Amino acid sequence: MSQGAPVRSWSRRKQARPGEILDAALKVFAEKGFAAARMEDIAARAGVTKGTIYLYFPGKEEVFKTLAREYIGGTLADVAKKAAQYDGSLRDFLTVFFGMAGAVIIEGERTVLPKIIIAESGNFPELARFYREEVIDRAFAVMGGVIERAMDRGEVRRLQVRDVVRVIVAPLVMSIIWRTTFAPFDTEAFDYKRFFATHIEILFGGLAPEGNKS
Amino acid sequence: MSQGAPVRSWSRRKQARPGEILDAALKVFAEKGFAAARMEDIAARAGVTKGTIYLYFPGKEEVFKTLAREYIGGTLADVAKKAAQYDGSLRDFLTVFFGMAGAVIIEGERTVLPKIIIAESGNFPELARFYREEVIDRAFAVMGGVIERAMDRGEVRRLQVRDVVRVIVAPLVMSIIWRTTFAPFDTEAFDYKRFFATHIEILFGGLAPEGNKS
Amino acid sequence: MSQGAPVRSWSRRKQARPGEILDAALKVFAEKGFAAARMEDIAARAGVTKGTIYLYFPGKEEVFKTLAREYIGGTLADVAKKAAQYDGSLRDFLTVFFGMAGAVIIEGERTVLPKIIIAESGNFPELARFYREEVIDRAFAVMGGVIERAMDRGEVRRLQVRDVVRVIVAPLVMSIIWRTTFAPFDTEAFDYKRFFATHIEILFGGLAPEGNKS
Amino acid sequence: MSQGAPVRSWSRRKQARPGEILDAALKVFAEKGFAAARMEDIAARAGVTKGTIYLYFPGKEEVFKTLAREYIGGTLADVAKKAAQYDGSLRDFLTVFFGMAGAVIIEGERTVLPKIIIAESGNFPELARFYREEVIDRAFAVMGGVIERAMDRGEVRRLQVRDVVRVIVAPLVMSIIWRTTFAPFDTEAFDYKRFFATHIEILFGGLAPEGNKS
DNA sequence: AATGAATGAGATTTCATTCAT
DNA sequence: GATGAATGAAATCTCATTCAT
Repeated sequence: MSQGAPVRSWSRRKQARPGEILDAALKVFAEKGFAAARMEDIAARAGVTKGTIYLYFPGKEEVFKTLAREYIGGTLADVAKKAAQYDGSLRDFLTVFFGMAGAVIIEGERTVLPKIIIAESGNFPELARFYREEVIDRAFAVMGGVIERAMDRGEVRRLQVRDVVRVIVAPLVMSIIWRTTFAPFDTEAFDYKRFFATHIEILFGGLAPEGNKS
Repeated sequence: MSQGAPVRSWSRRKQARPGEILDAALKVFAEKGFAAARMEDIAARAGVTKGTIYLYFPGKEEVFKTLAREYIGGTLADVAKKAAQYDGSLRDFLTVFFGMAGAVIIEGERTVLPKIIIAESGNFPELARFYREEVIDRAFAVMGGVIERAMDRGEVRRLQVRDVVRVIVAPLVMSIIWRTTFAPFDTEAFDYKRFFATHIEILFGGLAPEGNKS
Repeated sequence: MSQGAPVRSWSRRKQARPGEILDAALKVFAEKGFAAARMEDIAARAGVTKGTIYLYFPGKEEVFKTLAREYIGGTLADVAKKAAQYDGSLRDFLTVFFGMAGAVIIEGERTVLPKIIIAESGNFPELARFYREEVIDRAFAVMGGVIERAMDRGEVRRLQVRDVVRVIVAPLVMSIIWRTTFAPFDTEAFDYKRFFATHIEILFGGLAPEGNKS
Repeated sequence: MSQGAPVRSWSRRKQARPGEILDAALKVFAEKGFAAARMEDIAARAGVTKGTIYLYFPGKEEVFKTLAREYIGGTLADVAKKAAQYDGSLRDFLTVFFGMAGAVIIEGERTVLPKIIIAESGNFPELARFYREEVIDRAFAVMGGVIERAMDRGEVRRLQVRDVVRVIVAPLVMSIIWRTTFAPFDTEAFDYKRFFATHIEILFGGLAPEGNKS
């Protein structure tokens, strides 16, 4: 504080505020949806008052949109880059992939965004489109590339790549929904890691017992 | 009321009204969510005026809850009963099951309810619980029974039943989400039937090429 | 009620409402200006509640604009038509004209509109322009025509018509301002009629005593 | 100020601040009215920030009132003194008077105050009263004195002095209104000097052609 | 002396709900 | 049974004012 930089303390605060507000908004929107979320709730959770939000955002809708846009880039770009360069086996790739995904879901903070997009797609179609194009289509393309290389390599058999991607990803989607919607009513904690392990097991071995492949 | 009195035609109308309102409400809630749905929208879509809704329901919340409760029983009970008695092969069962599911998704009318539950689980946790207990847990139990019998029969290998159910069901959940959220932005129509076929193929054969089972 | 016309009473009310609201708004806007006028004030004066205004107008600004547009046409069109056809002496014309104007000012209801336009010209320049073009320019043109004919006839001497119109009209403008701004503080009522008579006397006789014309 | 003491520049600045703020406020109030004028606008135009205004004035209302009171004294007192002592002809007096008035109107800076008073008379009746008593009544009294002496002298004929004052002043009032409200929409600049010349001409000669005095 | 981030009272606007017709 | 004009609580948003820096 008393070091060289003559940064006044409210100046540091000003830098941090938008982020604090977005963090608070993420939670409130995830909980109530866009329409039922009150600016006052968001403010309170961010530790400020209504008015303060308007110093940083022109209105509720822009808070929401900023949130949806902002929270995407970070996580995804890195993953995509690594995946695109990956050249090990598909099974190893998926093991690592679902390992990371499981951690994210268990932690639970960031999984609310997809839920928000799903819930508000009717009210903000442009956001759904944005998410679809910037996140989903890209992720599917990267995953599709990994699979295609596995097919070329002979690691897995040739099937419609588009469908295979979805079959692989579906349990992840389902887990996100589960976590944000039904998990609160679980009597015993659901074991996402074991679930993903079973998924991979079935993916690569099928359900049929050894030697009985249909 | 239950007497022999001659039923006049507007009386039949009266009987039909609540259903018409619920049909309208389903669409509006699916599109906008609970909070953003206006009673006037629902009324307009049902071909009546705002006031009329209050003749049949005490308020917006009750319309929503009735909707959520009402639309569940019908479809499911029958399916569950048939499934419980089913004793053919799992593969045949799933083929029929996903055939029906595909038809429902393509038609698209009834798939909005899960979306509503997901979107509003924060505002109506009791509904999410109800749906979870009455629909999901039951459906999972029925499906689990079918699988367990297949395991007993030696048709499929022994794995955690709970996880297997979810792996099987996940593409269905994903398709429902897709249909209600992202399908409007599809450049070419997504082929749900082929997707489900690929899913079953992978389930029973795995991804690995013949003879390479890991 | 039981007469021929099946007009339900709230139906009659609905017809009358917009007018009642505009009447109320005229008074409140004249008193407080646009920004300081509260929708609740307008509603209260119209004998309704805030919400009702929004059944008839999309918002405060539209109430204001409707008011400004609506209240103009009626009075002016008739006067203009008569004036354009008038072919008596200018002096008689002005005597009648200021007689009517005096009555309007004393009554005081309609003089608030010009004041509103003046006060809000900064916030609603498009209204000031509208008023200028539709009211003032037209009125000046009509008056200019009457004067020109009087010059042609030799009743009055040739001077810049544009300026003469303004000299003639100025005391009227001043009276309107006076009435809406300073009259409340008059210790004795100002006699607009005598003022206008003096004005006409000076117009036609000049200030100089008989025989001393400069 | 005119002393020998070395005046540091920020000290001079401090003295100047209230004046700079009032200058800025005058323009903003004239443009938007009291209620719609934002402290931030005034601050920005004065080249300071909101907070600074509160170092010199207790609040918005006081800025407004100070403005209204302050800007009156200066100009008027001098004029009044000169006019009271004036003993030339009325015509010469008015020629000089309107010459100065024309310059003030064309320059346009100071004419906004009357407009402000008119616009806000409803919200600040005490200001309207103050203006009426301190400015208008005094000005009318001075002008009335000049006219009365002209009547005594036989320069002009005997008419109600009160009305004559208003007839004389009306074109000035009108020009002030015009300038602040409608002039922005002029296609060609209005010539206030010629207008005033025509006014004086009519005042002293009447409208009637030579020898036809009615 | 000056700043500008933060506050919160108060305005506009929306819409579920009521009720006279 | 149905209507739709009217209500008023509750939300969003604005901006005069405060105060730590």
